[in-house]
Amino acid sequence: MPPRSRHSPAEALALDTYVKLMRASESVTARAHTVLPADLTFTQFAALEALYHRGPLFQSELASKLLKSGGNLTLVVDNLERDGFVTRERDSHDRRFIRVALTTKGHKLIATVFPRLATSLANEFAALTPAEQTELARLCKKLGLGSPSPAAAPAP
Amino acid sequence: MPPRSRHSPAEALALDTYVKLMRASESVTARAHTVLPADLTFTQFAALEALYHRGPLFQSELASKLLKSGGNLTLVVDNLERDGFVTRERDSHDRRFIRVALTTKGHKLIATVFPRLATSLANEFAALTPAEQTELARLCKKLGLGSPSPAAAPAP
DNA sequence: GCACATTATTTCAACATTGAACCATCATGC
DNA sequence: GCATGATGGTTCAATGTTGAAATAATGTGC
Repeated sequence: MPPRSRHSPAEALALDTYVKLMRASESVTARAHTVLPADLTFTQFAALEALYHRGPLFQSELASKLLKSGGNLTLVVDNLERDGFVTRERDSHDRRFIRVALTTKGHKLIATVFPRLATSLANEFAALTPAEQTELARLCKKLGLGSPSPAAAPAP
Repeated sequence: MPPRSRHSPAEALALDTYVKLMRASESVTARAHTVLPADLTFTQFAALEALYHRGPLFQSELASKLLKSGGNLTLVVDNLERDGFVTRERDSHDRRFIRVALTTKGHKLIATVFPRLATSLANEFAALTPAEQTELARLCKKLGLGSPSPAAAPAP
C-alpha cells in the first residue's frame, strides 16, 4: 500500500511549490551553464564573477558571498591559483587574512565569459514576460528572507 | 576602474531575477534541511523519498528522478545499502537492471522524517500567501520548461 | 608580558557530483 | 549461433562540499 498523502493543505501547497522552485533553479542553471567553458566549474565562475564585480576580496568574504564554507574556498582558490586566474596575497596589517585578486588572465576570462552567461540567462528568462520576471523576483526575495515564524526563531 | 554594467535591460532583469531565484532555493533548502537527521544527506533523503512515494525503482529510474548521473547513484545507493536503508536486487528478466527497494528500517526512517520536512517547508512558505505560492509555482513551472527560443534549440 | 578567547585559514575524512572508460547483459541482423 | 551495437551499472579521476580538528595570528584582560 502506497502511503496516502496525509498533509495539510498548507503542506501540500508548500511541497508542490518547493519542487517546482527547485526544478526551475536546477534546470535554468544547467541550461545556462552550457555556455561556460567546459573546464570552468560553476563555483569557479561564481568566484571569478565576484572578484570581477567587486574587486579583490578576502577568502572569508568570498566564502560568505558564495554561501560556501571556508574549507571549500581554500580548495576553490587553490585550483584557480594553480590555473593562473587569481593570486593570493597576505594582508600586511593582519596576516591572518588572505586577499584574492584576479590576474590579467583571470580578468580576461571572466570579461569574456560573463556577458555570454548574461545573454544565456536573458534567453532562459524570456520564457516569462518582464512583469512576470519582476513578480518572480519579488516572491523569491520575500521567500529567501524567511518567515518570522516562531518555529524558525533560534533561542535568544 | 570597475567594469560598468553593459547589459541590455532584458539581461539586467534576468540576472537580478536569477540571483534571487538561486538565493531563495538555496536558503529555503538550507533552513528546511535542518530538521533532517544530521547523518542523512539531502541526496540520500531524496532517494528514500522517491522510493517511499513510488515504490521500488531501478537505479536508472532513480537517477533520472533525482536529475543525477548514473555513477553518482551507484555511490548513493552503496551508502544507503551499507546503512541498511535499501536493498539491491537484480531483475530476473533483464539482469542488467537493479531494483532498489526500501528495507523496513528505511521505510520507518522516511515515514518519520518526511512529515517533519513537510511541516518545515510549510513553515518556510508561510512567508508567502497561498495565492503567492500558487503564482510562484506557476512561474517556476513555466520557467523550468524552458523557452522555445531558437538559441536553445539543439541541432536536429 | 602572559594566559585566553577570537578569527582566518588549512587540513582531513566523508560524501556528492560529473564525465569518461569499462564491463556485463541483452537485442538485432546476418 | 555470432558479430554488432545498445543499455544498465560500476569504476576512476577530478572537483565540490561540509564540518570538525588543527594552525597561525590577533586582540583582551590581568
